[in-house]
Amino acid sequence: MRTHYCGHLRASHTGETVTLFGWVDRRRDHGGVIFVDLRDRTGIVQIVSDPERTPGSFETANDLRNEYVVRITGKVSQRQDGAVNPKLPTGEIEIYADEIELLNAVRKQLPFQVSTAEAESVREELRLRYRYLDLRRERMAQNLQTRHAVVKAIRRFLEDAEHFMEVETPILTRSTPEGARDFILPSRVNEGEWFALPQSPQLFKQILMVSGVDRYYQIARCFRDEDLRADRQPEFTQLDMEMSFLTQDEILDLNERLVGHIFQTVQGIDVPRPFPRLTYAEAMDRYGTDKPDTRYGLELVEVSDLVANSGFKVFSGAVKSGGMVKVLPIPNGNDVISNVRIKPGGDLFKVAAEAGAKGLAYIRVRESGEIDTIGAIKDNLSAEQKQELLSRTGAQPGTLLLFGAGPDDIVNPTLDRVRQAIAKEMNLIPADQLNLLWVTDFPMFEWNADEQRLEALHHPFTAPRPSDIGDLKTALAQAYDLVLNGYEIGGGSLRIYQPEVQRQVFETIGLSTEEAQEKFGFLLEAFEYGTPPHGGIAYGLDRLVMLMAGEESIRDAIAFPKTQQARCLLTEAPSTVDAQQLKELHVASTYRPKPKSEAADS
RNA sequence: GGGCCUGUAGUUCAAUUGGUUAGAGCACCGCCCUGUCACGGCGGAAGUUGCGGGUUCGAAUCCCGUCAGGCCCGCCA
Repeated sequence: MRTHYCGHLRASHTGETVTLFGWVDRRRDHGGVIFVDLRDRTGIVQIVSDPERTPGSFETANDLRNEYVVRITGKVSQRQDGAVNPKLPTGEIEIYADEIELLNAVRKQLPFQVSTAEAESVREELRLRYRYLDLRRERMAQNLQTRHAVVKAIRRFLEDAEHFMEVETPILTRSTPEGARDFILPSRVNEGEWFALPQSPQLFKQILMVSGVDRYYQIARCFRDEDLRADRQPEFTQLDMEMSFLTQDEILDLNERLVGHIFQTVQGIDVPRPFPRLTYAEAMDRYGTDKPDTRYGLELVEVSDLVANSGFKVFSGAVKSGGMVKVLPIPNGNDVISNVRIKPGGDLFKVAAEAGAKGLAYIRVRESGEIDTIGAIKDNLSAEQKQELLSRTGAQPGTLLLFGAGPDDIVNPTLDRVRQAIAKEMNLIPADQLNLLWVTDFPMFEWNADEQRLEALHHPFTAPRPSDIGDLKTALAQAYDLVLNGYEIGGGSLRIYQPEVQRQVFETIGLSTEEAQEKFGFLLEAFEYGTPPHGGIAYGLDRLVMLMAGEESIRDAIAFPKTQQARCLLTEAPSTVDAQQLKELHVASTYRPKPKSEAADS
């Protein structure tokens, strides 16, 4: 029976006989004395075996290899002076192994080295295929631990301090329009009908408010059948919350205390409260994005009014056709960014082009305050305009001004990306800083050009500001996102709780009364029976853990993630199924393997 | 659906840019070593250079196709 975990042993245990279980992290064989680093999830402790002092274990110690599983019984003893290892928390002691029992050997060559001492980066394909070994490694073991600690802190705060109740909602539910593509499952019992996996528990949590649950939360699995990214998986976990009878400010305050509690408990970090707030309009204006990274400056400056009548057609034309001209001022940018990089073919040009821009105009501010740029700009700006440009952008000698000109929805994303690329390159991002901020007052809708209709920016249950109900098309929403260092980690809103308003919103996004009734009739009906004002929020748990663990991929915050092709390399899911299974489900596959290309043969 | 990057021993990388026998660290196997902690020493085994085709006297290297993994766009809160 285990008496201790490896990583918990200290000098205070000296003299005790302990029994440990774990994996051989490493073995150092000196011919006479053998050292074994024994590892379990808490850490490593050194085991000693030699023929004279521990004859009972020496033979087995000889046979041990990396990652063998063993039971060890022995006495904790203080290490000699000079033999102490300050790098290990257990480095002051070691265990003289009276007994070593080999519980299981490794029968195959390890696909990669597991040892904590090996920091070599292993191909991710291998890590995913042998995930159980990868999870033994220190980095991933720590990430799992961090994730656990975050969830635990959430539960303690919400349940113990704030009277929240966890309620599970169905995984088998119905397909809903709007939002992402659903994963669907055929119903065997109800032939011809389909379940969908939930994109989020949105509808259920609102119904729980109608049910009087008052404060709901759930660590909820969500599913969206869309293409993957470094921060997106087809199944992911949300901290999902919904509350009745609270104002937006009360909800934000509660969430600030929640987030503060998480950082305090998990990492011992005090995040200052209240969190700064930016309106959506302000965020777009100053950063060109609704999730700005505010750890560094490089704020955008709009100059549309200044250049609207200039002779430089790129600028004046952009403004005349309803667009804008904005500047990204880069202090000391002249030294860092050459013209070649801004012009076609250059890397910054590519960044801008990817966002849809045709190019980046620029002005360099020289020592005397002289401006250095292409003739077309220089010649078409008056001295006053130049002066105003410099003072408005705060330009100093050495400053590089990059211009975006065109439609708003090109200029903003372009300068946002360029801003991030430059901040990274110029090392302007303080690594250890945590900038949490709320972005509020989102528009209710945004125009979807493909479908030629308005679309809910957040989701169609978001409440408009009461003062904006008159004109829903341009209304602002009572919605809020929590942003951490440029990542959206949570978002929510006050919900519509009057069926009339809900119907109007459905109408605005082009959902007919009949369609709304068919898709969401159950919700609208529930709202007829006494619905409390309510609102909520959902956090991307994986993304939060990723950031707290200092990882750059969401996969490193998830025990068993999928590849970018949405495959699980461990289980080889998805897989084909028997024809019989399909038949029972009343499903036939239309898939036909592509014929092999014959070009190679002939 | 599209763009870019990567794929060489179990693994992490190298291979003088098309040149003859594809190397090294760690892991693995054998021998030696009683205080190491990334122990050390000696020796050994280990390769369809992802796969298929092409160009060439000659291909890990160049070309085409294909598969897998990654980053991104589209898509997605």
